[in-house]
Amino acid sequence: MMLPDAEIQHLDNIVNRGKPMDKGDMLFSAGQSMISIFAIRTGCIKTYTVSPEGDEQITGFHLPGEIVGLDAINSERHPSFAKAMTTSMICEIPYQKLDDLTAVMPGLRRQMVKIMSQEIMEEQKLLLLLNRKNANERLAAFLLNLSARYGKQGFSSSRFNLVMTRNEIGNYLGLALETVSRLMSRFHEDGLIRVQNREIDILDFDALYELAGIPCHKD
Amino acid sequence: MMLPDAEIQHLDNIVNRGKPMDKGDMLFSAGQSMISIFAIRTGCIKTYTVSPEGDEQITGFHLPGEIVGLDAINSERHPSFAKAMTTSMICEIPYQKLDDLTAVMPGLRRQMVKIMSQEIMEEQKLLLLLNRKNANERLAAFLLNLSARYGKQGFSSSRFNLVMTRNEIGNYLGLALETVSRLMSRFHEDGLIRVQNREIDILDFDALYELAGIPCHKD
DNA sequence: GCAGTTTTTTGATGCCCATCAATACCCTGC
DNA sequence: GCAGGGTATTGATGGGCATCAAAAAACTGC
Repeated sequence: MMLPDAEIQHLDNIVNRGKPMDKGDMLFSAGQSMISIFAIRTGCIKTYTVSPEGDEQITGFHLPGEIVGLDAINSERHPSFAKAMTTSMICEIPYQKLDDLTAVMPGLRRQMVKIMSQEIMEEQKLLLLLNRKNANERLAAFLLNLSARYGKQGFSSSRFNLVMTRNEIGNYLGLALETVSRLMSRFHEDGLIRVQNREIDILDFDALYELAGIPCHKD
Repeated sequence: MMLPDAEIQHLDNIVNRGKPMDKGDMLFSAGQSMISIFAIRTGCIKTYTVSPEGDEQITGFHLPGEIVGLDAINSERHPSFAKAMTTSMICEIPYQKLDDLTAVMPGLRRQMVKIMSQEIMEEQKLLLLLNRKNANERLAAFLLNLSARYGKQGFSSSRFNLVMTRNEIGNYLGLALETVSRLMSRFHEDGLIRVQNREIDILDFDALYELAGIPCHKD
């Protein structure tokens, strides 16, 4: 997932670095014409769509290193919303310039395509999660996914703070917020996690993996 | 969605045109290294993943004009399976050559990125469907989606044959096959559709749109 | 620290849809 | 035409989770 230094230098010249955002600020809204895509440097961004009836469906919680706005390239107009869930630092990448660069930077071009391919793959996994798994399994998989992503960033993968509410977790996973709350309590009672408010300690990874339907390596 | 003639000519030179496939033939399987992506010329392809427990989750039914295999670019290995549901004609597009071409063909490059962006968007819509809609709404949306896609290919959008079984529809929509069957019957009784086996006539588009949660234009 | 708001927890109830079961239908090959 | 397997329909039952409800806890700004 690395680019040659020279290519990074090029890229650095076009990104509008250091756009600080407060909690609640919008990166973009559905319907806006797409000027840039955005790379998250710090913080957390949620993306969501709004159904015809007006209720929101969260499509992702995005952590540093991830890119949002890729769904807008097709129509050149954003189909979704992106909102900062915490204070965040965002790199704005003008799409026109990025596209020009991909012509002369094969590494960047392949990287772009890979990132999009990965996003397609991730969404397929989410599809499987939502279609075939019950509430337990969904929440377990969700916690493990967060854990792994925090870990990849050098943070603790066993202890972290949820940036999202129970309601937002439920919305994302297709569960009622009460169900999420109940399951958190249950996982706590069962010794799988320690949860106090938004603070999560994962105590038994193996059991969680088991629950999530990813049999742990040792069995 | 069109390319300049010159670019099409280039593309034509690399595609392995006219690969006929019988019902049940595999285009690729999960785990295989990704050599090519595939454009569907005629027929119907289903893509699916297999969960750790071994049951399949259908991720899409693909009609002519669509491209499958894009989820493999990231890891250069297919994460999913693709199987012909009917006799089909498939264009095999060697990915290495395609990538080379995108360097010198800006139109092709943008087209590729657009196609991937669209796929991301489509999967987000599916996410919304599965998370927020009940069985009625899912099936209505499914039928309308098929209808629109057939229509776009010049076939009738109000009368078509399902290439997939009730079981496959249910698998895709996260419903039991019995639920799909019951709802088909219900829609029939209610005069929304006429269904005889795999043959579908859509009688009342407005009502279906209403059900699917897409308010029809006239209200 | 306190009032007001948002978020979370926990309980009670009920409905949607999965599951089980049995029959009917369709299709293919001989 | 008939046998056999796959597919579809329809009914009965139950469970998982949504929904409603209310209270507790946490956070906010002043």
